[in-house]
Amino acid sequence: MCMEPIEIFKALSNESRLQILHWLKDPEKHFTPHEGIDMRKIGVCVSQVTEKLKMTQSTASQYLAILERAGLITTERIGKFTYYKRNEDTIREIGAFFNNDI
Amino acid sequence: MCMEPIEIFKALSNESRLQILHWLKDPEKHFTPHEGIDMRKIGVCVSQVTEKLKMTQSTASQYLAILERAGLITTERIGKFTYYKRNEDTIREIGAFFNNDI
DNA sequence: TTGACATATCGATAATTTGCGATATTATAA
DNA sequence: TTATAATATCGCAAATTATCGATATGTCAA
Repeated sequence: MCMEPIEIFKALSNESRLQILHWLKDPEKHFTPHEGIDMRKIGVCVSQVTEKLKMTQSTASQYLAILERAGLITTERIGKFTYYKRNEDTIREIGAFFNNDI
Repeated sequence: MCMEPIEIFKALSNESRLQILHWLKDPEKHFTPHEGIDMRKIGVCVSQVTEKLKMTQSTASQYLAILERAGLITTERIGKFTYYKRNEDTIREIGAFFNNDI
């Protein structure tokens, strides 16, 4: 799983990315349904995040990529949409890292 | 207590500052004694950190200041020395924040 | 195939961070 | 007081990050 604490902390050092991560915790509460997809299982797509962020599609896509490279979210392509959801395993690991190693 | 997650994550987004925080967890293991000070209770001074970091005094002082502003360490001046030690309360809080809010 | 979307990537500029040397400040000892 | 040691702060150049618009790529429907 090889998490990179520095990369993770950098990913978390941005208000918008923290927001995204928070929204994804309870997606049904923060996003409108989309294509009959189960947000809890599959995630939400870039457009949904873009709209909620009120930033450009380019920025949203990049932020999601940063969170993904840090291991905080995972991605799945379905048709022309790319869905992202939290990676609770990594998030738990960081919690443990924080409690034990920091 | 008003911790600022973003500022905390920024402070942690740097290898040297993570090191400092780690060294301070068990200071007796990482620093040589200094002026008969109890490192566990009082902390370690800027010179000790500077030497171990192998960076300039200027940089060490600034990094300690960043960690302090983030609430991760506290400072105490004794004579001409400034001692820094971990702020376990804040660190625990962040752990909890991480587990509950992220 | 072509058109229309969804997403990713490129290139740019502004803002922030890194780490340094130089200098200012503070505290002590002579 | 003055010299000196410890620390803080300032100003800088280089590196990185934020965010955008433009464009490329991928996917489906007609």
